[in-house]
Amino acid sequence: MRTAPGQRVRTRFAPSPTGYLHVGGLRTALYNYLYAKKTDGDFIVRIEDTDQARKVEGADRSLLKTLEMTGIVPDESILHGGHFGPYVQSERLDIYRRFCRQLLDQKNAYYCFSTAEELEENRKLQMKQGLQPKYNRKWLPEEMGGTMPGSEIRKKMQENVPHVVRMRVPDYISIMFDDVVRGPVEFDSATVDDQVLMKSDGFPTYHFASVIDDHLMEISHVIRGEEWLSSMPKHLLLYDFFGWEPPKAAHLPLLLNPDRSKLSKRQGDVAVEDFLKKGYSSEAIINFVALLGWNEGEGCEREVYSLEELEKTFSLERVGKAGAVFNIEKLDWLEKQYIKARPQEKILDVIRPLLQSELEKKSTDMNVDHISSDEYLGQVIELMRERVSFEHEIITFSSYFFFDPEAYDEKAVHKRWAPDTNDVLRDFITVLETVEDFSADNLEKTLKDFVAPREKKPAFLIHPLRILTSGVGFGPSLYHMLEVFGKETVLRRLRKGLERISVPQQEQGGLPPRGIVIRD
RNA sequence: GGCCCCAUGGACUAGUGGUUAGGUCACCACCCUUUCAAGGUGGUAGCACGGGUUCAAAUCCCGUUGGGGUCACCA
Repeated sequence: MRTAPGQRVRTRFAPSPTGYLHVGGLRTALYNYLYAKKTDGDFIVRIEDTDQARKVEGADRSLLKTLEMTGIVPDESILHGGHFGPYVQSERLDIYRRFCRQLLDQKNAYYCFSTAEELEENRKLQMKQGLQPKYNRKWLPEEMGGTMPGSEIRKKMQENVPHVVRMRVPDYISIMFDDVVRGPVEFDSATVDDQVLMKSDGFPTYHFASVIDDHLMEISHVIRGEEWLSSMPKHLLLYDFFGWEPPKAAHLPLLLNPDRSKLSKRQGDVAVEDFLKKGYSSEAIINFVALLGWNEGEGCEREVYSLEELEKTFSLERVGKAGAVFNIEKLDWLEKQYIKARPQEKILDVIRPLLQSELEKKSTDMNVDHISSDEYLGQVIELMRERVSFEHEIITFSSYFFFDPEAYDEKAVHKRWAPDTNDVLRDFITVLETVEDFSADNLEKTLKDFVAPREKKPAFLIHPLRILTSGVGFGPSLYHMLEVFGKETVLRRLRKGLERISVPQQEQGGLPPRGIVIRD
Protein backbone atom coordinates (compact mmCIF):
# COMPACT_ATOMS: atom_id res chain seq x y z
CA MET A 1 0.00 0.00 0.00
CA ARG A 2 1.23 3.44 -0.79
CA THR A 3 0.39 6.75 0.77
CA ALA A 4 0.03 9.99 -1.12
CA PRO A 5 3.36 11.65 -1.76
CA GLY A 6 4.24 13.92 1.07
CA GLN A 7 1.81 12.29 3.42
CA ARG A 8 3.66 10.88 6.37
CA VAL A 9 2.50 7.63 7.87
CA ARG A 10 1.31 8.14 11.43
CA THR A 11 -0.25 5.34 13.44
CA ARG A 12 -1.54 5.18 16.96
CA PHE A 13 -2.29 2.75 19.74
CA ALA A 14 -5.25 3.98 21.75
CA PRO A 15 -5.92 1.86 24.82
CA SER A 16 -8.39 2.72 27.53
CA PRO A 17 -6.82 2.60 30.99
CA THR A 18 -9.08 -0.06 32.44
CA GLY A 19 -6.60 -2.79 33.26
CA TYR A 20 -3.47 -4.54 32.13
CA LEU A 21 -2.20 -4.77 28.60
CA HIS A 22 -3.98 -7.59 26.83
CA VAL A 23 -2.06 -9.76 24.35
CA GLY A 24 -4.57 -8.72 21.70
CA GLY A 25 -3.81 -5.13 22.56
CA LEU A 26 -0.12 -5.87 22.35
CA ARG A 27 -0.52 -7.22 18.85
CA THR A 28 -2.53 -4.18 17.80
CA ALA A 29 0.13 -1.92 19.27
CA LEU A 30 2.86 -3.97 17.61
CA TYR A 31 1.31 -3.83 14.14
CA ASN A 32 0.81 -0.09 14.47
CA TYR A 33 4.37 0.32 15.63
CA LEU A 34 5.80 -1.92 12.92
CA TYR A 35 3.90 -0.25 10.15
CA ALA A 36 5.12 3.16 11.26
CA LYS A 37 8.71 1.97 11.54
CA LYS A 38 8.57 0.20 8.22
CA THR A 39 7.47 3.36 6.46
CA ASP A 40 9.69 5.62 8.52
CA GLY A 41 6.62 7.23 10.04
CA ASP A 42 5.47 8.00 13.57
CA PHE A 43 3.82 5.83 16.16
CA ILE A 44 1.94 7.51 18.96
CA VAL A 45 0.05 6.36 22.04
CA ARG A 46 -3.17 7.96 23.14
CA ILE A 47 -4.92 7.15 26.39
CA GLU A 48 -8.67 6.96 25.84
CA ASP A 49 -10.00 7.65 29.30
CA THR A 50 -13.39 9.06 28.46
CA ASP A 51 -15.20 6.57 30.64
CA GLN A 52 -14.76 7.87 34.14
CA ALA A 53 -16.52 4.89 35.68
CA ARG A 54 -14.25 2.25 34.21
CA LYS A 55 -11.03 4.17 34.62
CA VAL A 56 -8.49 2.35 36.77
CA GLU A 57 -5.93 4.36 38.68
CA GLY A 58 -2.43 3.70 37.43
CA ALA A 59 -3.53 1.55 34.51
CA ASP A 60 -2.17 4.05 32.01
CA ARG A 61 1.28 3.88 33.53
CA SER A 62 1.29 0.10 33.73
CA LEU A 63 0.11 -0.14 30.12
CA LEU A 64 2.91 2.10 28.97
CA LYS A 65 5.48 0.32 31.08
CA THR A 66 4.56 -3.09 29.73
CA LEU A 67 4.61 -1.74 26.20
CA GLU A 68 8.04 -0.34 26.80
CA MET A 69 9.31 -3.62 28.21
CA THR A 70 8.45 -5.26 24.93
CA GLY A 71 10.33 -2.61 23.01
CA ILE A 72 7.36 -0.71 21.66
CA VAL A 73 8.10 2.92 22.36
CA PRO A 74 6.02 5.87 21.13
CA ASP A 75 7.67 8.51 18.99
CA GLU A 76 5.90 11.45 20.59
CA SER A 77 5.06 12.50 24.07
CA ILE A 78 3.60 15.71 25.40
CA LEU A 79 4.07 17.69 28.57
CA HIS A 80 1.49 17.12 31.30
CA GLY A 81 2.18 19.40 34.20
CA GLY A 82 5.64 18.32 35.25
CA HIS A 83 6.20 15.21 33.17
CA PHE A 84 6.10 13.92 29.61
CA GLY A 85 3.63 11.25 28.58
CA PRO A 86 1.21 10.13 25.90
CA TYR A 87 -1.80 12.05 24.67
CA VAL A 88 -4.67 11.82 27.14
CA GLN A 89 -8.24 12.43 26.09
CA SER A 90 -9.53 13.65 29.41
CA GLU A 91 -7.18 16.61 29.03
CA ARG A 92 -8.77 17.57 25.73
CA LEU A 93 -12.41 17.97 26.69
CA ASP A 94 -12.74 21.55 25.45
CA ILE A 95 -11.64 20.40 22.01
CA TYR A 96 -14.40 17.80 21.78
CA ARG A 97 -16.97 20.28 23.04
CA ARG A 98 -15.97 22.78 20.41
CA PHE A 99 -16.43 20.25 17.62
CA CYS A 100 -19.68 19.10 19.16
CA ARG A 101 -20.94 22.67 18.98
CA GLN A 102 -20.06 22.73 15.30
CA LEU A 103 -22.05 19.58 14.59
CA LEU A 104 -25.01 20.95 16.53
CA ASP A 105 -24.88 24.15 14.49
CA GLN A 106 -24.65 22.17 11.28
CA LYS A 107 -27.64 20.09 12.38
CA ASN A 108 -25.57 16.94 12.11
CA ALA A 109 -26.19 16.39 15.80
CA TYR A 110 -28.99 17.00 18.27
CA TYR A 111 -29.74 17.02 21.97
CA CYS A 112 -31.44 13.99 23.39
CA PHE A 113 -33.22 13.99 26.73
CA SER A 114 -34.40 10.41 26.72
CA THR A 115 -33.63 8.71 30.00
CA ALA A 116 -31.71 5.51 30.40
CA GLU A 117 -34.94 3.78 31.44
CA GLU A 118 -36.78 4.90 28.34
CA LEU A 119 -33.94 3.76 26.15
CA GLU A 120 -33.80 0.41 27.86
CA GLU A 121 -37.53 -0.12 27.51
CA ASN A 122 -37.42 0.84 23.88
CA ARG A 123 -34.55 -1.54 23.25
CA LYS A 124 -36.36 -4.44 24.91
CA LEU A 125 -39.46 -3.85 22.85
CA GLN A 126 -37.54 -3.82 19.60
CA MET A 127 -35.67 -6.96 20.55
CA LYS A 128 -38.95 -8.68 21.28
CA GLN A 129 -40.23 -7.72 17.85
CA GLY A 130 -37.08 -9.11 16.28
CA LEU A 131 -35.92 -5.71 15.16
CA GLN A 132 -32.50 -4.21 15.41
CA PRO A 133 -32.38 -2.19 18.64
CA LYS A 134 -32.14 1.44 17.61
CA TYR A 135 -32.86 4.82 19.11
CA ASN A 136 -36.39 5.96 18.24
CA ARG A 137 -35.24 9.52 17.44
CA LYS A 138 -37.84 11.00 19.71
CA TRP A 139 -35.78 14.15 20.26
CA LEU A 140 -35.06 14.92 16.64
CA PRO A 141 -35.61 18.72 16.44
CA GLU A 142 -38.39 18.47 13.88
CA GLU A 143 -40.20 15.97 16.10
CA MET A 144 -40.04 18.35 19.06
CA GLY A 145 -40.92 21.56 17.28
CA GLY A 146 -37.45 22.86 16.56
CA THR A 147 -34.91 24.57 18.77
CA MET A 148 -36.38 28.06 18.76
CA PRO A 149 -37.07 29.91 22.04
CA GLY A 150 -40.08 28.41 23.75
CA SER A 151 -39.61 24.99 22.19
CA GLU A 152 -39.56 21.84 24.32
CA ILE A 153 -35.85 21.45 23.73
CA ARG A 154 -35.08 25.00 24.87
CA LYS A 155 -37.18 24.50 27.94
CA LYS A 156 -35.33 21.37 28.96
CA MET A 157 -32.01 23.09 28.37
CA GLN A 158 -33.01 25.97 30.59
CA GLU A 159 -34.06 23.57 33.30
CA ASN A 160 -30.63 21.92 33.07
CA VAL A 161 -32.13 18.51 32.41
CA PRO A 162 -29.38 15.95 31.85
CA HIS A 163 -28.97 15.14 28.20
CA VAL A 164 -26.65 13.71 25.60
CA VAL A 165 -25.78 14.80 22.11
CA ARG A 166 -26.44 12.34 19.31
CA MET A 167 -25.19 12.31 15.76
CA ARG A 168 -27.85 12.44 13.13
CA VAL A 169 -27.37 9.58 10.74
CA PRO A 170 -28.76 10.25 7.26
CA ASP A 171 -31.45 7.86 6.07
CA TYR A 172 -30.70 5.22 3.53
CA ILE A 173 -27.36 6.08 2.11
CA SER A 174 -24.74 3.56 1.29
CA ILE A 175 -21.46 3.86 3.15
CA MET A 176 -18.56 2.17 1.45
CA PHE A 177 -14.91 2.03 2.27
CA ASP A 178 -11.85 0.06 1.38
CA ASP A 179 -10.35 -1.69 4.36
CA VAL A 180 -6.65 -2.34 3.97
CA VAL A 181 -6.91 -5.91 5.19
CA ARG A 182 -10.50 -6.74 4.31
CA GLY A 183 -11.00 -5.01 1.00
CA PRO A 184 -14.25 -3.26 0.09
CA VAL A 185 -16.94 -3.19 2.79
CA GLU A 186 -20.39 -1.71 2.47
CA PHE A 187 -23.00 -0.64 5.01
CA ASP A 188 -26.48 0.81 4.70
CA SER A 189 -26.91 3.88 6.89
CA ALA A 190 -30.37 2.63 7.84
CA THR A 191 -28.65 0.05 10.01
CA VAL A 192 -26.58 2.69 11.79
CA ASP A 193 -27.87 4.06 15.08
CA ASP A 194 -27.79 7.72 16.08
CA GLN A 195 -24.65 7.28 18.13
CA VAL A 196 -24.25 9.31 21.29
CA LEU A 197 -21.39 11.75 20.79
CA MET A 198 -21.38 13.57 24.11
CA LYS A 199 -22.43 11.86 27.29
CA SER A 200 -24.45 13.56 29.99
CA ASP A 201 -21.33 13.91 32.13
CA GLY A 202 -19.83 16.12 29.46
CA PHE A 203 -17.33 13.55 28.25
CA PRO A 204 -17.25 12.46 24.63
CA THR A 205 -17.84 8.85 23.65
CA TYR A 206 -15.07 6.81 22.13
CA HIS A 207 -16.45 7.22 18.64
CA PHE A 208 -16.48 10.98 18.78
CA ALA A 209 -13.20 11.55 20.57
CA SER A 210 -11.21 9.12 18.51
CA VAL A 211 -12.40 10.56 15.21
CA ILE A 212 -11.50 14.06 16.27
CA ASP A 213 -8.15 13.03 17.70
CA ASP A 214 -7.21 10.89 14.74
CA HIS A 215 -7.82 13.87 12.53
CA LEU A 216 -6.10 16.41 14.75
CA MET A 217 -3.14 14.14 15.31
CA GLU A 218 -2.90 13.53 11.58
CA ILE A 219 -3.23 9.80 11.88
CA SER A 220 -2.84 8.28 8.42
CA HIS A 221 -3.75 4.69 9.24
CA VAL A 222 -6.12 3.42 11.87
CA ILE A 223 -5.04 -0.13 12.63
CA ARG A 224 -7.26 -1.82 15.19
CA GLY A 225 -9.16 -4.98 16.03
CA GLU A 226 -11.99 -6.32 13.95
CA GLU A 227 -14.47 -5.59 16.72
CA TRP A 228 -14.43 -2.02 15.45
CA LEU A 229 -15.35 -2.84 11.90
CA SER A 230 -19.05 -2.36 12.46
CA SER A 231 -18.60 1.11 13.88
CA MET A 232 -16.70 2.32 10.83
CA PRO A 233 -19.83 3.81 9.20
CA LYS A 234 -20.40 6.07 12.21
CA HIS A 235 -16.84 7.28 12.05
CA LEU A 236 -16.94 7.82 8.32
CA LEU A 237 -20.12 9.84 8.70
CA LEU A 238 -18.41 12.04 11.27
CA TYR A 239 -15.44 12.66 8.98
CA ASP A 240 -17.95 13.59 6.34
CA PHE A 241 -19.81 16.00 8.64
CA PHE A 242 -16.56 17.80 9.34
CA GLY A 243 -15.40 17.66 5.77
CA TRP A 244 -12.28 15.78 6.77
CA GLU A 245 -10.36 13.17 4.83
CA PRO A 246 -10.65 9.91 6.79
CA PRO A 247 -7.52 7.92 7.54
CA LYS A 248 -7.08 4.53 5.94
CA ALA A 249 -8.55 1.74 8.02
CA ALA A 250 -7.07 -1.70 8.68
CA HIS A 251 -9.13 -4.06 10.81
CA LEU A 252 -7.08 -6.88 12.21
CA PRO A 253 -8.43 -10.40 12.69
CA LEU A 254 -9.22 -11.20 16.28
CA LEU A 255 -7.17 -13.33 18.62
CA LEU A 256 -9.24 -16.30 19.69
CA ASN A 257 -9.69 -18.65 22.63
CA PRO A 258 -9.21 -22.37 21.91
CA ASP A 259 -13.00 -22.53 21.40
CA ARG A 260 -12.66 -19.80 18.77
CA SER A 261 -14.47 -17.10 20.69
CA LYS A 262 -12.84 -13.72 21.18
CA LEU A 263 -9.76 -14.11 23.35
CA SER A 264 -10.65 -13.46 26.94
CA LYS A 265 -9.56 -14.04 30.46
CA ARG A 266 -11.01 -17.22 31.94
CA GLN A 267 -9.49 -19.46 29.32
CA GLY A 268 -5.95 -18.69 30.40
CA ASP A 269 -3.69 -15.73 30.78
CA VAL A 270 -4.26 -12.77 28.53
CA ALA A 271 -2.32 -10.06 30.33
CA VAL A 272 1.11 -9.52 28.83
CA GLU A 273 2.38 -8.90 32.33
CA ASP A 274 1.35 -12.40 33.39
CA PHE A 275 3.39 -13.93 30.59
CA LEU A 276 6.36 -11.82 31.52
CA LYS A 277 5.96 -12.85 35.13
CA LYS A 278 5.89 -16.52 34.17
CA GLY A 279 9.24 -16.10 32.53
CA TYR A 280 8.41 -15.63 28.87
CA SER A 281 10.76 -13.13 27.30
CA SER A 282 9.50 -10.09 25.49
CA GLU A 283 11.32 -11.22 22.36
CA ALA A 284 9.40 -14.49 22.26
CA ILE A 285 6.09 -12.83 23.05
CA ILE A 286 6.55 -10.21 20.35
CA ASN A 287 7.70 -12.83 17.86
CA PHE A 288 4.77 -15.08 18.64
CA VAL A 289 2.13 -12.40 18.56
CA ALA A 290 3.51 -10.95 15.33
CA LEU A 291 3.01 -14.30 13.60
CA LEU A 292 -0.61 -14.50 14.70
CA GLY A 293 -2.18 -12.99 11.64
CA TRP A 294 0.86 -11.98 9.68
CA ASN A 295 3.60 -13.75 7.77
CA GLU A 296 6.29 -12.81 5.37
CA GLY A 297 4.91 -15.10 2.66
CA GLU A 298 6.37 -16.10 -0.67
CA GLY A 299 7.79 -19.41 0.41
CA CYS A 300 9.47 -17.83 3.38
CA GLU A 301 9.94 -20.42 6.07
CA ARG A 302 11.33 -18.23 8.78
CA GLU A 303 9.73 -18.44 12.21
CA VAL A 304 12.12 -16.50 14.39
CA TYR A 305 12.08 -12.74 14.06
CA SER A 306 13.54 -10.05 16.26
CA LEU A 307 11.70 -6.75 16.64
CA GLU A 308 14.26 -5.13 14.35
CA GLU A 309 13.71 -7.77 11.71
CA LEU A 310 9.98 -7.34 11.96
CA GLU A 311 10.38 -3.60 11.48
CA LYS A 312 12.02 -4.34 8.16
CA THR A 313 9.78 -7.11 6.88
CA PHE A 314 6.32 -6.27 8.21
CA SER A 315 3.60 -5.19 5.84
CA LEU A 316 -0.11 -4.59 6.26
CA GLU A 317 -0.82 -6.28 2.94
CA ARG A 318 0.26 -9.59 4.37
CA VAL A 319 -2.04 -9.49 7.38
CA GLY A 320 -4.58 -12.30 7.16
CA LYS A 321 -8.33 -12.02 7.50
CA ALA A 322 -9.26 -15.00 9.64
CA GLY A 323 -9.07 -14.99 13.42
CA ALA A 324 -6.15 -16.82 15.00
CA VAL A 325 -6.30 -19.08 18.04
CA PHE A 326 -3.91 -18.00 20.74
CA ASN A 327 -2.21 -21.33 21.35
CA ILE A 328 0.88 -21.03 23.51
CA GLU A 329 2.56 -24.27 22.39
CA LYS A 330 4.41 -22.37 19.75
CA LEU A 331 5.25 -19.59 22.20
CA ASP A 332 6.92 -22.24 24.37
CA TRP A 333 8.95 -23.44 21.43
CA LEU A 334 9.95 -19.89 20.52
CA GLU A 335 11.02 -19.23 24.10
CA LYS A 336 13.38 -22.20 23.91
CA GLN A 337 14.83 -20.95 20.66
CA TYR A 338 15.59 -17.63 22.29
CA ILE A 339 17.13 -19.22 25.37
CA LYS A 340 19.44 -21.27 23.16
CA ALA A 341 20.57 -18.22 21.22
CA ARG A 342 20.76 -15.66 23.99
CA PRO A 343 24.19 -14.27 24.91
CA GLN A 344 25.41 -15.63 28.22
CA GLU A 345 25.71 -12.21 29.87
CA LYS A 346 22.04 -11.51 29.27
CA ILE A 347 21.02 -14.73 30.98
CA LEU A 348 23.46 -13.97 33.75
CA ASP A 349 21.69 -10.69 34.43
CA VAL A 350 18.38 -12.47 34.92
CA ILE A 351 19.78 -15.31 36.94
CA ARG A 352 22.07 -13.60 39.40
CA PRO A 353 19.30 -12.04 41.49
CA LEU A 354 17.38 -15.32 41.43
CA LEU A 355 20.33 -17.20 42.86
CA GLN A 356 20.81 -14.48 45.41
CA SER A 357 17.30 -14.92 46.74
CA GLU A 358 17.67 -18.71 46.73
CA LEU A 359 20.84 -18.36 48.79
CA GLU A 360 19.09 -16.07 51.23
CA LYS A 361 16.27 -18.55 51.60
CA LYS A 362 18.70 -21.34 52.50
CA SER A 363 20.70 -19.10 54.83
CA THR A 364 23.55 -21.56 55.01
CA ASP A 365 26.88 -20.76 56.50
CA MET A 366 28.70 -22.21 53.52
CA ASN A 367 31.03 -20.14 51.44
CA VAL A 368 29.06 -19.08 48.39
CA ASP A 369 31.72 -17.06 46.60
CA HIS A 370 32.51 -19.82 44.17
CA ILE A 371 28.98 -20.86 43.22
CA SER A 372 27.77 -17.31 42.78
CA SER A 373 30.66 -16.24 40.62
CA ASP A 374 29.90 -15.30 37.02
CA GLU A 375 32.36 -17.92 35.85
CA TYR A 376 30.58 -20.70 37.70
CA LEU A 377 27.11 -19.49 36.71
CA GLY A 378 28.27 -19.25 33.13
CA GLN A 379 29.17 -22.93 33.17
CA VAL A 380 25.78 -23.78 34.65
CA ILE A 381 24.06 -21.75 31.95
CA GLU A 382 25.84 -23.58 29.17
CA LEU A 383 24.91 -26.95 30.63
CA MET A 384 21.29 -26.00 31.23
CA ARG A 385 20.20 -23.65 28.48
CA GLU A 386 19.18 -26.47 26.14
CA ARG A 387 17.19 -28.24 28.80
CA VAL A 388 14.93 -25.56 30.23
CA SER A 389 11.76 -23.85 29.11
CA PHE A 390 12.44 -20.62 30.97
CA GLU A 391 15.60 -18.89 32.09
CA HIS A 392 14.62 -18.99 35.74
CA GLU A 393 14.57 -22.79 35.59
CA ILE A 394 18.34 -22.70 35.26
CA ILE A 395 18.28 -21.88 38.96
CA THR A 396 15.05 -23.44 40.16
CA PHE A 397 15.24 -26.75 38.28
CA SER A 398 18.87 -27.44 39.01
CA SER A 399 19.48 -26.54 42.61
CA TYR A 400 22.15 -29.29 42.70
CA PHE A 401 24.57 -26.87 41.11
CA PHE A 402 24.37 -24.85 44.29
CA PHE A 403 23.31 -27.12 47.12
CA ASP A 404 23.94 -30.72 48.12
CA PRO A 405 20.90 -32.90 47.45
CA GLU A 406 18.64 -33.25 50.45
CA ALA A 407 16.92 -36.35 49.11
CA TYR A 408 17.22 -38.81 46.26
CA ASP A 409 14.57 -39.59 43.72
CA GLU A 410 13.32 -42.93 44.99
CA LYS A 411 12.16 -44.22 41.66
CA ALA A 412 15.51 -43.47 40.11
CA VAL A 413 17.34 -45.20 42.94
CA HIS A 414 15.26 -48.34 42.62
CA LYS A 415 15.76 -48.38 38.91
CA ARG A 416 19.50 -47.85 38.94
CA TRP A 417 20.78 -49.75 41.99
CA ALA A 418 22.03 -53.29 41.84
CA PRO A 419 23.08 -55.33 44.88
CA ASP A 420 26.76 -54.58 44.27
CA THR A 421 26.36 -50.97 43.28
CA ASN A 422 27.50 -49.56 46.58
CA ASP A 423 30.63 -51.73 46.61
CA VAL A 424 31.67 -50.66 43.13
CA LEU A 425 30.88 -47.07 44.03
CA ARG A 426 33.13 -47.28 47.08
CA ASP A 427 36.00 -48.52 44.97
CA PHE A 428 35.42 -45.80 42.42
CA ILE A 429 35.54 -43.14 45.10
CA THR A 430 39.01 -44.24 46.07
CA VAL A 431 40.02 -43.87 42.44
CA LEU A 432 38.40 -40.44 42.18
CA GLU A 433 40.33 -39.31 45.24
CA THR A 434 43.53 -39.72 43.30
CA VAL A 435 42.36 -37.95 40.14
CA GLU A 436 44.20 -34.68 39.58
CA ASP A 437 42.58 -33.58 36.34
CA PHE A 438 38.88 -33.23 37.09
CA SER A 439 37.87 -32.33 33.54
CA ALA A 440 34.95 -33.96 31.76
CA ASP A 441 37.23 -35.69 29.30
CA ASN A 442 39.46 -37.12 31.96
CA LEU A 443 36.54 -38.15 34.14
CA GLU A 444 35.05 -40.03 31.23
CA LYS A 445 38.36 -41.80 30.61
CA THR A 446 38.80 -42.56 34.29
CA LEU A 447 35.36 -44.06 34.60
CA LYS A 448 35.66 -46.15 31.49
CA ASP A 449 39.05 -47.46 32.49
CA PHE A 450 37.73 -48.29 35.91
CA VAL A 451 34.67 -50.08 34.73
CA ALA A 452 36.12 -52.14 31.88
CA PRO A 453 38.12 -54.73 33.88
CA ARG A 454 35.12 -55.23 36.17
CA GLU A 455 32.92 -56.24 33.26
CA LYS A 456 30.43 -53.49 33.92
CA LYS A 457 29.01 -50.99 31.50
CA PRO A 458 29.69 -47.30 32.09
CA ALA A 459 25.96 -46.87 32.73
CA PHE A 460 26.29 -49.08 35.78
CA LEU A 461 28.13 -46.26 37.52
CA ILE A 462 26.95 -43.25 35.57
CA HIS A 463 23.41 -43.35 36.86
CA PRO A 464 24.20 -43.86 40.52
CA LEU A 465 26.84 -41.14 40.33
CA ARG A 466 24.30 -38.78 38.85
CA ILE A 467 21.71 -39.59 41.47
CA LEU A 468 24.10 -39.29 44.38
CA THR A 469 25.54 -35.97 43.23
CA SER A 470 22.35 -34.35 41.94
CA GLY A 471 19.53 -36.16 43.68
CA VAL A 472 17.67 -36.78 40.44
CA GLY A 473 17.85 -39.17 37.54
CA PHE A 474 18.05 -36.66 34.72
CA GLY A 475 20.12 -33.68 33.79
CA PRO A 476 23.13 -32.59 31.77
CA SER A 477 25.97 -34.81 30.65
CA LEU A 478 27.31 -36.47 33.82
CA TYR A 479 30.99 -35.82 33.13
CA HIS A 480 30.45 -32.16 32.42
CA MET A 481 28.26 -31.84 35.44
CA LEU A 482 30.91 -33.39 37.71
CA GLU A 483 33.54 -31.11 36.26
CA VAL A 484 31.44 -28.09 37.14
CA PHE A 485 30.70 -29.42 40.64
CA GLY A 486 34.39 -29.87 41.29
CA LYS A 487 36.27 -32.68 43.01
CA GLU A 488 35.64 -31.66 46.57
CA THR A 489 31.89 -31.36 46.16
CA VAL A 490 31.63 -34.58 44.20
CA LEU A 491 33.49 -36.60 46.78
CA ARG A 492 31.54 -35.08 49.64
CA ARG A 493 28.22 -35.87 48.01
CA LEU A 494 29.24 -39.40 47.08
CA ARG A 495 30.43 -40.27 50.58
CA LYS A 496 27.31 -38.86 52.11
CA GLY A 497 25.16 -40.71 49.60
CA LEU A 498 26.73 -44.03 50.39
CA GLU A 499 25.87 -43.55 54.03
CA ARG A 500 22.28 -42.90 53.17
CA ILE A 501 21.53 -45.61 50.66
CA SER A 502 21.91 -49.24 51.62
CA VAL A 503 21.09 -52.43 49.76
CA PRO A 504 20.45 -55.62 51.77
CA GLN A 505 23.09 -58.21 50.93
CA GLN A 506 20.78 -61.23 50.82
CA GLU A 507 18.99 -59.75 47.86
CA GLN A 508 20.41 -61.62 44.85
CA GLY A 509 17.66 -62.02 42.34
CA GLY A 510 18.72 -59.35 39.86
CA LEU A 511 16.92 -56.13 39.13
CA PRO A 512 14.95 -54.48 40.41
CA PRO A 513 16.29 -55.11 43.88
CA ARG A 514 13.96 -54.81 46.81
CA GLY A 515 14.54 -53.47 50.23
CA ILE A 516 16.71 -50.50 49.32
CA VAL A 517 16.74 -48.13 52.25
CA ILE A 518 17.20 -44.42 51.84
CA ARG A 519 17.97 -42.65 55.10
CA ASP A 520 17.78 -38.96 55.77
C1' G B 1 -32.75 -11.75 15.60
C1' G B 2 -30.66 -7.34 12.12
C1' C B 3 -26.04 -5.85 10.06
C1' C B 4 -20.91 -7.03 9.05
C1' C B 5 -16.64 -10.27 8.73
C1' C B 6 -14.37 -15.03 8.10
C1' A B 7 -13.49 -20.42 6.33
C1' U B 8 -6.40 -24.98 3.85
C1' G B 9 -4.45 -30.95 8.80
C1' G B 10 -5.28 -30.42 16.29
C1' A B 11 -2.75 -24.92 16.27
C1' C B 12 -0.21 -20.87 13.15
C1' U B 13 0.00 -20.55 8.02
C1' A B 14 2.13 -20.69 2.32
C1' G B 15 -0.68 -20.94 -1.94
C1' U B 16 -3.97 -15.86 -6.08
C1' G B 17 -6.57 -21.21 -12.39
C1' G B 18 -2.56 -26.35 -14.06
C1' U B 19 1.64 -28.00 -7.24
C1' U B 20 2.78 -35.45 -5.73
C1' A B 21 -1.27 -28.92 -1.76
C1' G B 22 4.58 -26.55 1.01
C1' G B 23 6.56 -24.88 5.99
C1' U B 24 6.41 -24.28 11.54
C1' C B 25 4.32 -25.98 16.42
C1' A B 26 2.17 -30.28 18.62
C1' C B 27 1.91 -35.64 18.08
C1' C B 28 4.12 -40.68 16.64
C1' A B 29 8.41 -43.74 15.07
C1' C B 30 13.48 -44.34 14.30
C1' C B 31 18.68 -42.50 14.75
C1' C B 32 22.22 -40.21 18.13
C1' U B 33 22.91 -41.11 23.46
C1' U B 34 24.61 -42.41 30.50
C1' U B 35 19.58 -39.75 31.72
C1' C B 36 16.80 -35.35 30.34
C1' A B 37 16.97 -32.17 26.58
C1' A B 38 18.87 -30.60 21.98
C1' G B 39 19.79 -32.34 17.10
C1' G B 40 18.91 -35.61 12.67
C1' U B 41 15.56 -38.70 9.59
C1' G B 42 10.83 -40.31 8.51
C1' G B 43 5.51 -40.44 9.46
C1' U B 44 -0.01 -39.58 10.76
C1' A B 45 -3.18 -35.57 9.52
C1' G B 46 -5.94 -30.56 5.53
C1' C B 47 -8.55 -27.30 0.91
C1' A B 48 -16.50 -27.26 5.22
C1' C B 49 -20.55 -28.61 1.61
C1' G B 50 -23.42 -27.93 -3.02
C1' G B 51 -23.89 -25.68 -7.54
C1' G B 52 -21.84 -23.02 -11.48
C1' U B 53 -17.61 -20.47 -14.89
C1' U B 54 -13.42 -22.99 -17.35
C1' C B 55 -9.96 -27.68 -21.28
C1' A B 56 -8.49 -27.14 -16.00
C1' A B 57 -10.49 -24.67 -9.51
C1' A B 58 -7.98 -24.77 -2.70
C1' U B 59 -7.69 -20.52 -5.95
C1' C B 60 -13.17 -16.93 -9.68
C1' C B 61 -18.98 -16.44 -8.99
C1' C B 62 -23.59 -17.92 -6.39
C1' G B 63 -25.86 -20.54 -2.56
C1' U B 64 -25.73 -23.60 1.97
C1' U B 65 -23.52 -24.76 6.45
C1' G B 66 -20.39 -23.50 10.24
C1' G B 67 -17.70 -19.96 13.21
C1' G B 68 -16.92 -15.02 14.88
C1' G B 69 -17.81 -9.76 15.67
C1' U B 70 -21.28 -5.94 16.59
C1' C B 71 -25.91 -3.82 17.77
C1' A B 72 -24.48 0.98 25.55
C1' C B 73 -24.51 7.86 27.95
C1' C B 74 -17.92 0.79 27.52
C1' A B 75 -13.93 1.16 24.88
